[in-house]
Amino acid sequence: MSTTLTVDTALPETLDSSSSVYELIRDDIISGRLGANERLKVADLAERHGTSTNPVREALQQLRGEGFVVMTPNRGARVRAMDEDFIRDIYEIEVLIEPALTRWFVRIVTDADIAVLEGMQAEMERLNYADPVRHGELDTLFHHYMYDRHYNRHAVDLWWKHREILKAMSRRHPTSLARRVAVLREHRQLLDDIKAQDADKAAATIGRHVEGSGRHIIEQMGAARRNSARLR
Amino acid sequence: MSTTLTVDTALPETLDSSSSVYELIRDDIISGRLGANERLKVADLAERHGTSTNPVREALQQLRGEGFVVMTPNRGARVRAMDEDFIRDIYEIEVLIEPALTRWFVRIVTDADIAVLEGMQAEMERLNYADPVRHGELDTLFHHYMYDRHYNRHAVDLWWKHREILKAMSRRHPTSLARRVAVLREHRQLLDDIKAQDADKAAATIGRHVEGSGRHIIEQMGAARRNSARLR
DNA sequence: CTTGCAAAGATTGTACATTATCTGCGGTGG
DNA sequence: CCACCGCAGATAATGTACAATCTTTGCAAG
Repeated sequence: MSTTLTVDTALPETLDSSSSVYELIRDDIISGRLGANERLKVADLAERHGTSTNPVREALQQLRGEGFVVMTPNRGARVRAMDEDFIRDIYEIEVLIEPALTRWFVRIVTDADIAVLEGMQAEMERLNYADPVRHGELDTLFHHYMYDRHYNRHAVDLWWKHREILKAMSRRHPTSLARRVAVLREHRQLLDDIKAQDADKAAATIGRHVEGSGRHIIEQMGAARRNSARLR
Repeated sequence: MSTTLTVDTALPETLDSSSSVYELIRDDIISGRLGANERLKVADLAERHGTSTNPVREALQQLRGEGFVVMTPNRGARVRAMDEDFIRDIYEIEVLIEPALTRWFVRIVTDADIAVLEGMQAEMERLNYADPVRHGELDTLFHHYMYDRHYNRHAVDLWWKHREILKAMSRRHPTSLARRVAVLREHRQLLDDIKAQDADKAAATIGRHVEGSGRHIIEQMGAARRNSARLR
């Protein structure tokens, strides 16, 4: 048998069945159902989610703290615009953080870890680009597995928060086949670097990988924007 | 005349005269008046700040979003512990971000900018280590001036948020004379690198600078902790 | 000493009052 | 006649009071 390891590593589920108001609004924002700079009225949201105003107000405050919502005194809340600039900002930070996290992973990796990652990689390759959604899940899972045990929880949390935004973005702007091919190639390269215990090379590889993904999403966003402008 | 430029660049003031409940609680947390893991009861805080419970609840939610407060359902809010590990996490991220911000600054710097930075440096040197508080202010101002115009607002906001925490920490654990000497030397080195238009060298210098400051604060925190443990 | 239950205490949700901002209309001056 | 100012009504955010629900705590019984 080849490396046909079944991956059961669960990602931390952000929205359970009985989602809170906070999670619902947050999802509406990052999924784009609530457009950029859209006004968020507490009364509307309260009615929309079948609750009173207080839970909504608290949810908005939390979202403000996380940067998803912008509030001005006595003038209410608006959705933080998730435009190309914002995504570029996020990716530029990830290009700095992910190599550092990867560098550490190379130092503590075990044979068992490599087997797990190989398993994910094998499943992605077995998909043969047929299921983009599963492809994206496995991509996230691959990175998550490497970073999850890192001692710098603040950095990992930051990575995860960024990743959730980017996941939502790539759901709206699907990943091209060419990009998915590149992802596989880069993960394979990364695995080789890890097995060779070459932390510097692995860091450089993941840097290019993140940079490539970022560039791709931004290109997709730009294309979509120009297209919608043409139709207007 | 020598470089006796008066620095009037204002830092964004975080707490104005009529501070909101949010700012008051936030200050109590990062200044240490509210200890690590301390329970935050809405009724207490409301009475303490002469308001009703709702503003307090919303402030706590915002602080939760920013990571200063940890909340568990039906069990209320607690202060996020700002221990040595947390500070180390922050510094490790800054070691990644600040060099990137600096690299960009080197590319866009003008003669006027250099004059301003020289002015700050001159004032720090003129202080001759007499006024630690002003020294810290100028240190922050120096970095702030370099990063303020950067296009990546997300990165700059992150830097600033981290900086505010670190400022509060170094207020509790004063900066040693040796460290202040090192800061001056490193800033001077950085100015030289900038003037030489050597972005790589400037990035490396600021990396060492941030790393050194981080190490110093953590050492101070450890010393204080061991000292208080001895007295107990 | 452990277990269970009841009362106290705290969080979460609802209803309402207050205060500020936005909107549309009419009047006034150029 | 048109532009601008100001004022009232509407609309929405902010603050207060209170009810409902969950957790904790202390005491008594087994």
